[in-house]
Amino acid sequence: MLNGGHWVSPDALSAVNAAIKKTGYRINPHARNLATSRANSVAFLLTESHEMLFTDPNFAILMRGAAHELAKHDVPLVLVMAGDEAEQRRAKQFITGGHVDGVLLVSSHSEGSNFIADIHASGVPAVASGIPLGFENRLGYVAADDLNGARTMVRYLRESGRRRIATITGPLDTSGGQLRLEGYRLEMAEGFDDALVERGDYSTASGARAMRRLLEAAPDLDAVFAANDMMAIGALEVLREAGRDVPRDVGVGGFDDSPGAATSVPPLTTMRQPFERISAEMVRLLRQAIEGEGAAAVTIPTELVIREST
Amino acid sequence: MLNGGHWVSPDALSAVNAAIKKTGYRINPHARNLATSRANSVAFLLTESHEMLFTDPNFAILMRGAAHELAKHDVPLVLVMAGDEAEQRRAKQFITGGHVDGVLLVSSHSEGSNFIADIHASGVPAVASGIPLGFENRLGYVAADDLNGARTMVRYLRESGRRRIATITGPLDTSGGQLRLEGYRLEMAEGFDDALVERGDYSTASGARAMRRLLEAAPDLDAVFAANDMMAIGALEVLREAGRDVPRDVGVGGFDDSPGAATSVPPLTTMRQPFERISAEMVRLLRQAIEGEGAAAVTIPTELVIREST
DNA sequence: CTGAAAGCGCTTACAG
DNA sequence: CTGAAAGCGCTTACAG
Repeated sequence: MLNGGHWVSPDALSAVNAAIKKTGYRINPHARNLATSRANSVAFLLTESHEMLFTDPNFAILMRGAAHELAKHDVPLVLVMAGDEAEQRRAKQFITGGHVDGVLLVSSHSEGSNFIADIHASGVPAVASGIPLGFENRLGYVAADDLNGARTMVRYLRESGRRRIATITGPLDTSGGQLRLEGYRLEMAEGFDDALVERGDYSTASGARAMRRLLEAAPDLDAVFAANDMMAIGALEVLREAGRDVPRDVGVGGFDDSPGAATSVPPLTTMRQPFERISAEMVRLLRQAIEGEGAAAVTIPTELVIREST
Repeated sequence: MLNGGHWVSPDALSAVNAAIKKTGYRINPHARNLATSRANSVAFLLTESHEMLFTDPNFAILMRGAAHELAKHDVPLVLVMAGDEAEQRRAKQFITGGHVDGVLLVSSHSEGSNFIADIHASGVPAVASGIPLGFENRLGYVAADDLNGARTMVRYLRESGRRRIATITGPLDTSGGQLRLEGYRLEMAEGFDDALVERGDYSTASGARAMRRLLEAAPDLDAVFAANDMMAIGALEVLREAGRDVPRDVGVGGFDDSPGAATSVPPLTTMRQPFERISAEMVRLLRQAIEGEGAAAVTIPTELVIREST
């Protein structure tokens, strides 16, 4: 009856509920877990440098969204860090040890791919955020449409009259980094010029460094598309120091629409990633996977948000 | 024997270990939890606005530190968000329902005090980060020495020749906000002037707004002590717009030594909070509390980090 | 010291 | 449909 039962008279039901309330009866989760051999929890597995966790708000946003979505089903989120070798070993033990029913894989870099392979091989259901390079056919994932997002931004810059559009890429061992560059390349077509491309790693500092190199290599640039907002904000700083007015001299576009984008100086034009939907979809796919359904990939469009940097 | 046993011959031990390895034996955590009536996990309870979670790196740093420290003891961290009423109800059910052995309480505001009271009344061991206003005598906690940290900063500003030192306070319903203001007040002594005090809420935007008000109310100020780095960075922005050179015209000091402090323009002088130690101490106290020891309070000194904003 | 048995509190297949 | 019993895989108190 505690499970809902089939049909119980309203009186009986309320009597039981009252009794439950009165005696403060609570189900013992450990007994239930043992009987059902379910952990009733899910891991949020971060295989990312710890630095980025503090700096890049995306991780926290994703975590928050996942926790919120799971809470609806009374499933707690267990945080598992796997930033280095030792942590990865521990994390593997933990995850394959029956402590959780599934894994939300939040890693962008492909360096951890042995680790991901192990997780996958263990048979524990997993869903990745972003395309898990090397596992795109085996692992379910939810990704923003990075390619078309980048194209939209570059097209917008060109349509607002920019001609020499540079780009600061993300790390190229991530699908996001690769696809945003690919979108830029496709949209630039014959306007593409190696001097207009500098690599970053998604950090603000790397954006600033890349911007300096771009001003060296292509002083005639009149726009920059940074593969995320943090790098765009680093670029903004360098442009100001260099005396280039944004947006008059140089238009700057970012990616993510992270919390800092609206309050940067000037506020940043960017591609909004629908993080709420991404985390909700990840949870949905993972729950399906736990119920035995196969992997699936979901791609979610991004949206151009025009502010004052372009 | 799996528990270590008393004395087993090395041969027998290695034989068993080999067998364990070979058959891939793993203890079933649910059976163990049921038998011992321990959850073997700990909650990281965030009763903070979700906005701050993404924006303020302190939460992520604390979480990371706690997860890292707990991992040493093979105790996973369960993330529990309790930002609004509904989440708090759910969180209470979860925490008092035996899902975790203890709680790391990461809330600064005292608004959630009913909630904290319930948690405390339920008897689940808990340790707070920062002094839990209204519960300082009942709950264990680990706090930075906010009062003396603030005094150190203000004294330093004065000793470098600043005379009209303003402050941007944190939220005054938090112990950190209160104590950093109190430290400022004590150190200013007769130099204290209401016109030099503006309230913020730890966000960058609130720091910027407070700075604007300060420039109105006390245009002769020559230094600002912001109660955290994010507000200091907001102040930096406003000072630049107002044409006040930092540090020549105005010295700016922050608090936290958060990731953004070293890369702000100019890099920020600040009081370093030893977050690693704070999270490690929280875990230590909580583990003790779980073993039945009483509450304890730990205060950890902060350290002046001089950069280019003063 | 050792080993068999009871017990933790659920779920579920099964006898009635 | 209902209710008693077995079983989940550990830990631990207890008999030997």
